[in-house]
Amino acid sequence: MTVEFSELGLGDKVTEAVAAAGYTKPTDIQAQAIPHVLEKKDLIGIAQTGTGKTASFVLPMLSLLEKGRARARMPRTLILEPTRELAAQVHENFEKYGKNHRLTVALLIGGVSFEDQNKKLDRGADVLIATPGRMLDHFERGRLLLTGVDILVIDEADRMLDMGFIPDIERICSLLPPRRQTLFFSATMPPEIQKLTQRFLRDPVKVEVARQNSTADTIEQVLLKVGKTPAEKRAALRDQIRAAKDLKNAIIFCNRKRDVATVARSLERHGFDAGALHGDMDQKSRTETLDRFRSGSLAILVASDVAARGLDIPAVSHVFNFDVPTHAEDYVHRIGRTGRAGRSGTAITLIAPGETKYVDAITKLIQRDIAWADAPAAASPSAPAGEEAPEGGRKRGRRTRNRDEKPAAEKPQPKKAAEQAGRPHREHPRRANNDDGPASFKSEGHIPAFLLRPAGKRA
DNA sequence: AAAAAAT
Repeated sequence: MTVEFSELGLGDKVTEAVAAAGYTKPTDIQAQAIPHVLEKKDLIGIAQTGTGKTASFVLPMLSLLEKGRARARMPRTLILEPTRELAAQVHENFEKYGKNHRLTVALLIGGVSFEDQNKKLDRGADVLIATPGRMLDHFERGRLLLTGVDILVIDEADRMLDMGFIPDIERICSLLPPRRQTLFFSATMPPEIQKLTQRFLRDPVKVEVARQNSTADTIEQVLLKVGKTPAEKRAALRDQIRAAKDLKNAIIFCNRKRDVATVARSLERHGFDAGALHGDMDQKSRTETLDRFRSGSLAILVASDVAARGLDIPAVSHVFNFDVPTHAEDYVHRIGRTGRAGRSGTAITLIAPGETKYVDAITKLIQRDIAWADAPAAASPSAPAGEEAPEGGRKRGRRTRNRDEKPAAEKPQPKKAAEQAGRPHREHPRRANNDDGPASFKSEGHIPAFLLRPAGKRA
């Protein structure tokens, strides 16, 4: 099938913007979905991000908006996204492909001030891109008139369901004109989702592209047995990062927000250029960290599953699962952040004792085995590194240190440790610049310079 | 079991 964008029936302005962005051939989902959307059909799209799903609704929506008539202060289209970052990403797509249009696009997400959003709404926005909570908030404040919306997009529906957004979605649907076009996207189609499509859509066309549960062949996947304690896992993680081949940048996924923060701080203290991303952080830091990672100025992103789905970060060379995802599908989403656009990628998953049942579920889902790796020499599972010495070291005794394990990193803290003695027990006693910091990683092995924290940022 | 999202 050699379809070109120019053959899909999109308007000239859109086609030109697509060409300017450097694309000539639509992806599978785009080629299949765009003609139906242009015919104003309701659509069920079964696809994940990374398949070009976003453009498959953004491009034809732009064309339809172009043909329709602007209505004073009445949005004509509404796109609902489960996370703020995804909403922001769709917003960027609208700006990119809509650069030849004169459309006002309002991004309505939480965590940021109402002021700018209100201004946009007052000027009259043609397109709303929103997370459900903030959108309803605006509505309840009487700032939104939804009776002019004739295209609704529900994106990542399965995730919306997971997140308990369905009541909000139902509420929003009840505020929209019943005669409208609805585009419904989901990566999976469990029965609950199917029921929703019957409620929200009229005579929909179904378009499906290859499920990516068959994880991309371009991703090398590896499992690694690690110790049970967080300290042991962090030590193993550092070893893996140091030993990784061709590591350009990495996302490290943790199951809990708490651990995201801990792992990021721990890596930073060991001299790595790492930043955290999870939903309890203020939106400014979230945006800032993600931007830095996207632009390449931050090498390592430690994240919760907020970053697992849909986020488009073009060139991630490595994904580390600090925790095994307990939902097998999340594994697919997480490692799908690497090996994109035909690039190669590596996904390394740490498996603690008792977690092999999750591995079984994953291999069953992706229908392939994942190789077990040998720990690199430095990763002796029973020897926690210096950072954790005050806690782990005492309990298990120094003798657990074996082989050529570097004593430097485990050396009792000469003075600071004594100062810590009176403090309440904390996992991370604050340490400024002792030999647990930048000095110690030299003895533990080489870290490429770009993975290190820029000099100005060191403590 | 946890994460995400309105405050």
